[in-house]
Amino acid sequence: MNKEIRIPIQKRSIEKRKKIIDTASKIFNNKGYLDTTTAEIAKEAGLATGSVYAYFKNKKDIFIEVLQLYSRTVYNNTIANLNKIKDKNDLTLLVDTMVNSVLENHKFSPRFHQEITMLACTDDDIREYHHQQQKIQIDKYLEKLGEYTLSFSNKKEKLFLVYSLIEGMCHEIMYSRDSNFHKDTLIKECKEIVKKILQ
Amino acid sequence: MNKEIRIPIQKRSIEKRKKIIDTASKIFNNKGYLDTTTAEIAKEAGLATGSVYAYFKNKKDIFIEVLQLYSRTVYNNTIANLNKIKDKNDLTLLVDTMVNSVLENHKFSPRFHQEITMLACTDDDIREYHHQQQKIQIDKYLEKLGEYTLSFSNKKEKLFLVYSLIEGMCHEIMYSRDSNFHKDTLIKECKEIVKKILQ
Amino acid sequence: MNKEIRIPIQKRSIEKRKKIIDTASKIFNNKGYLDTTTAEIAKEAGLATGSVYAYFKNKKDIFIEVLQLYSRTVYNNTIANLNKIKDKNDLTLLVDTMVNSVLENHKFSPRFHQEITMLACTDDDIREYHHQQQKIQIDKYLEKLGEYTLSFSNKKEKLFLVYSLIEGMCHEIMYSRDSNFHKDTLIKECKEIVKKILQ
Amino acid sequence: MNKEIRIPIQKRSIEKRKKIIDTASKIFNNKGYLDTTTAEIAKEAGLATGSVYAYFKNKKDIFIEVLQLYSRTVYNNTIANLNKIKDKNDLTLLVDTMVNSVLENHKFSPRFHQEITMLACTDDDIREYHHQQQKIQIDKYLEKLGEYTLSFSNKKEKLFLVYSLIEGMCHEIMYSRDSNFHKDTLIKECKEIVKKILQ
DNA sequence: GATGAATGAGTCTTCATTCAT
DNA sequence: AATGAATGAAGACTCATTCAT
Repeated sequence: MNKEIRIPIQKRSIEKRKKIIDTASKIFNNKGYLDTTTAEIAKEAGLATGSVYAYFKNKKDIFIEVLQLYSRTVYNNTIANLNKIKDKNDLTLLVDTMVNSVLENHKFSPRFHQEITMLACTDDDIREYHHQQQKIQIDKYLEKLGEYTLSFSNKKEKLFLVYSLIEGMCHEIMYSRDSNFHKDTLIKECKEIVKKILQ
Repeated sequence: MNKEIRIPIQKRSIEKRKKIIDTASKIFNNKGYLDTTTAEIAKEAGLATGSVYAYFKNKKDIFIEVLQLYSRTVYNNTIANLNKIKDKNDLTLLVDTMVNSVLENHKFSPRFHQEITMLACTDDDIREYHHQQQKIQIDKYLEKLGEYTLSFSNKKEKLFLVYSLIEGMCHEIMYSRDSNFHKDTLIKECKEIVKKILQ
Repeated sequence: MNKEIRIPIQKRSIEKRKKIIDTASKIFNNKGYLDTTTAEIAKEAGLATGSVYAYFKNKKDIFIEVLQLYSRTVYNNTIANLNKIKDKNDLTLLVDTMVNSVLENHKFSPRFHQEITMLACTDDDIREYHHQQQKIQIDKYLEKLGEYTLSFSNKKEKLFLVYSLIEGMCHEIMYSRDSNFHKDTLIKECKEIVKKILQ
Repeated sequence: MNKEIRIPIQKRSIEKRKKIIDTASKIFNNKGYLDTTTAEIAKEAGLATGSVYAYFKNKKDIFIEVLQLYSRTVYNNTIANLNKIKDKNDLTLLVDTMVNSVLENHKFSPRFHQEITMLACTDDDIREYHHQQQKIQIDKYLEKLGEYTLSFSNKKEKLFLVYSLIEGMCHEIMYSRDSNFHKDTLIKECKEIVKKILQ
């Protein structure tokens, strides 16, 4: 018998599913995927161990849902921040907003990005999903940036590089206890580079 | 008795230690640290399970040695490539060499970089070691770049950003089966950016 | 998540916990603590290996529970036997009862006393627990003996010596296949000495 | 091929064997039999791991030799102490000497007695050996006490009880960190009892 | 629908003993 | 005789997943 995963339709069911995802998200962020047990998620979410398996096929499935939530949140935050900008000619403001958004997102979910990297490495499904999400997001950014009076070439690739650069910088700032580098300088120089790329 | 780790002096012993490290390196690269068992490493290296523990304190210790080997190899390759350059004014050649070196290193150990990231997240010793290695390497690069007629400011931080950028790009190129991006363009643009940074 | 040990409330759960303790008690008695594996206890108790760890933190924890059971049983048996005595002036009867009680207890758990000695030597928790139990029991005996018309001095210390003496004697009688001594004489003389001490 | 255990005849060989026993004795006393590895004994004795097996069949064999050494030493010390006594009518002095001897012996090898108890429990050979040793020693004490003007009956059994009592008392004094009892009182009362027994 | 007790495969690590050199 | 590297069996403990109630 192929186990049937409940597709929640009723309100209570949907809320429970959401609760599991939220709880898992919190715990994954604190302790990482591997050190989190399904029993722990269930308990924290106020469910029995087995009940989790009514909503999700397995532990990895929960992670993927959390990953979805994370991606959407990060995306929405960034877009929201970009939307606040009125002057579409102020490149400095644009770059500030981009970098600050990523920093903010990392603060919101300090450990999750590493967990994704790790699992994407081990697991084909997660790598696939993550890759696909990245594409969606970059495309959306492209669309957003279309509103700006920027005329750089190879937009897609450059945007990816910008994304990489900012991520790498934020990573160093967030996760290195005793960084070898001067944080403010790192941020400042990073912004300078991004500006040069987008010009 | 604090378990004594055999310090190999004789040729055969040194070779055996090396064999373990090489084997572990290979398997870690294929299946990742967590999915590799010590028994597997031992068997593949042609030893009994227990023998591995004569040369290494524990599984993590093996990883750290592989990490050392990896770091040294990467470093040596890059320096060797840089040393081939005669014209210290040719920035394009310099950047080409840097990027190609990293690409080459990733080919040599496709998965290892991610494993480091993952374990650095879980384990304090490995984070510490990795961080320290990074510092050493960046410092050496700084020294090397001193030979060049470059006069950019905030050298340390910029170099880190260059390193981040190239790493991120190589990562995408190496590990994405169906990349969303055009590889050659990615490389080309990356090089352009690095050039701008170092100018 | 600090592993949660199931605190059994329902009848079936309590019975299962009890079953583990009883089984462990039996096997420890036959083969000793060190030669008993948790898998063995589980199997004999009709459970999976992992299930034991739902009720107990670890192997030592099981031992401590068995130790508790043992202590209580020994204590209760002895008190029950003493309670049967009506004539509080009959010292001979009192001493007979004490000695016979200990002999009886040793028959109930032939090997356990030695296991305690051994583990108390290696493990701080067990030494601590055992010591504390001993104190409790001696205190209870003191209280019990208060009902008797005995007026010996240094009651606590003498009682310990009585306890030591009887234990040593029982040990020889129970565990020596070919004793060097005449058993009945040993018992008789032991009783005489105890009488002299308590007078 | 039945492995041949070397029977050391040459001086150097005998010395080496002795060295192993002495070393093992020391380490067993510090860390207990189970926590001592043969490699440790070998190294501390200045031999190769395998060489130990030229002199002893196995680890247990070493323990038995240490046990022999221990028994002889204890016996000799006690006899030596008893021999110092000139007045064969002074029962108090005799008892003092006996008790002090045992205390002294326990101080000399604090942990070893417990190790014997433990191993006698697990291992038939050791139990057998220990039992036989005990018989020999009690017989020797009997012989020694024959010099005294004591005329108590059931000498063998009483002597065993005396032995048991003193051992139990010493054990409490030596191995209980926070004894429930007053040490001097324990010793004093113990001596009183022994006197009563021997009278 | 929910529960949570039960499962049992899986993994690191130790160490007495052997044996090739 | 001596060495010390190699062996490999053994055991405590974890946790994702299942299923009887």
